[in-house]
Amino acid sequence: MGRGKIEIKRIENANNRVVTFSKRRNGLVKKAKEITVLCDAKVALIIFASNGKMTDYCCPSMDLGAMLDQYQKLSGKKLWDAKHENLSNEIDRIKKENDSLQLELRHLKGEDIQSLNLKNLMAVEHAIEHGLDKVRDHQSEIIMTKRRAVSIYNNLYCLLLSFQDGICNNVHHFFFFFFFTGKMIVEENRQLHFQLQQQEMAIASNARGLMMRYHDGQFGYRVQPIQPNLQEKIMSLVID
Amino acid sequence: MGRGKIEIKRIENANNRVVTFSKRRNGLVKKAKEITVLCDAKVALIIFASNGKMTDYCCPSMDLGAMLDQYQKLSGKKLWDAKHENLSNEIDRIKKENDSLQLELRHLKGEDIQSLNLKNLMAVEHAIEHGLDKVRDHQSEIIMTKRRAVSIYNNLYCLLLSFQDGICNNVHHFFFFFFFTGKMIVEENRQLHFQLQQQEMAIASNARGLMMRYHDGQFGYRVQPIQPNLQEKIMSLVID
DNA sequence: AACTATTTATAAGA
DNA sequence: TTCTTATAAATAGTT
Repeated sequence: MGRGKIEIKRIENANNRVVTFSKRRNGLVKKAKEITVLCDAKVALIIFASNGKMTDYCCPSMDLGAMLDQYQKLSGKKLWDAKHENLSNEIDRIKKENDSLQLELRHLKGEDIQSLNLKNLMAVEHAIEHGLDKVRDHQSEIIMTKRRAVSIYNNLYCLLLSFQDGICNNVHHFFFFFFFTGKMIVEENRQLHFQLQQQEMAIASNARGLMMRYHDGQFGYRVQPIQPNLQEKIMSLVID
Repeated sequence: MGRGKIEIKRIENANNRVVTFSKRRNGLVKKAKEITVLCDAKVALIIFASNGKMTDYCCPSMDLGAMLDQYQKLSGKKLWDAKHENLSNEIDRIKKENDSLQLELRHLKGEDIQSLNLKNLMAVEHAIEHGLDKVRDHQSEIIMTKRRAVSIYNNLYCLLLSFQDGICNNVHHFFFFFFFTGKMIVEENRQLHFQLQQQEMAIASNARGLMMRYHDGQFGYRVQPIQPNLQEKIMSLVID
C-alpha cells in the first residue's frame, strides 16, 4: 500500500523508519479504536518507539488494570502475581511466627496450657522460674543502686553536720569536697527524686510484690544515718 | 475498504459483527507485527472479543511484564503497585506486632529488662507469678488425675486378690464388676501407660522441677495398696 | 506536512 | 469459517 511494495524487515534508513513508524502507529491506534467501536471488542495497546517514546490506547469500557487481570486469568501467565506471591508468602511466614510467639506467650502466662503434657508443662515452668529469678535480680539491683545513692547523701549530710558541729573545722577541706562533688550530687539528686517518685507510684498501684519481699527481708533497706535522729532530715534532702 | 463504505459505529447484525471482528483482529495483529519489524518498535496488544475470547501479541524483544513496568514508569499510572503497597504495609504492621510480642516474651523470660523501671518490672513480675501459679495448678491437676486412675487399679487389683483369697466368694458379684469395668479399664490402662512413659522421659530430661516439688510434698503421691506388699505388683499391672 | 500512485485491508456476497 | 472480489483505506516514496 504505497508507491511501491516493501518487504517486512527493518527499515535501514533511519529517517524513513521514523516517518513510517509515525504513520503506522497512527494507523494501528485508529484500527484499534475502530474494532472497539464496530465489534464491541476490548483492546489495550502499548507502543514504544525505538527512541523510547510511548503511545497507548485502551478501550473506554475497561481500564488497563482490569484488562491485565483478565489477561492473567485467561492466559495463566503471571505479570505481577509473582511479586505478589513473594510478599504473600512473607506475610504467611510472619503470621505463623506471630502465632507461635503468641502461643509461647500464652503458655508463659499460664493460658492455653490444657493441651500441654507434663514434660512440656515442666519446661514452661522452668522458663517462667528462670524469668522470675532474673526479674527479681534486676529489681534488687535497682533497689541496691538506690540504697547506695542514699548512702552518698547520708555521708555528705554527715560531713555537713560535722562541719556545723565544729568536728571538721578545716574550711578548705570542706569546700574542696563540697564543690567537687556537689555538682554531680545535685544532678543525681534530681534523678533519684524522679525514680523514687516512680517507685512510690508503683508501690501504690501494685503494692503486693514489693511488700511481700520487703517482709521477707529480701530487698528491704533503710537509710542508716550515722546520727540516728537525722533520718527524716536526710530523706527530705533526698526527695526535695 | 470493502465493497461499501461503513460508518464507524457498532455493527448491529451480530453475525457481521463477529466476522468483521475476526478479520479486523487479524489485520490489527498483522499491523502490530509489521511495525515491530519495520520500525524497531515495541508493541503489546491485548484484544478481547465480546464473547470473552482473548488474543494477544507482544513484540519478541520485550516481555509483557517489562513492557508494563516501562508503561508505569512513563505514564506514572499504577497498575499493580497499589496492591503491592497494601501488602507491604500489611507486612510492616505484622512485623511491628511481632516485635512487640517478642519484647513481651523476652521480658517474661527475664531478658532485655535493663530498660524497665521498677513499676514495669513489678508488672512483669506479677504476670510471671500469675503464669507460674496457673502452670503449677495444671501440673497438680494432671498428677491428681493420675493418682485417681492408679486408685482404680488398686481397687480392682484388691478385688481380684480378695477373690483369690476366698474373701469374696460370690463369683457372680466378681464377674459383674470385672466385665462391666474391665473394658474401660483396659483402655485407661493403655493411656496411663503412655502418660507415665512421657512423665518418665520428662523427669529424666528435666528432673529438677518435679523433684523439688516431690520433696516439698506439694504434688508427691504414692500408690497406697490395701495390702502393703502388693505395691510392686500393682505398679507392674498399671505399667504393663 | 501534503500529495498520490500503489498496495493492502476488508465488506459483502457466495 | 473461508474464498472471492469490488472497493475503501493505508501508506511508501516523492515533493
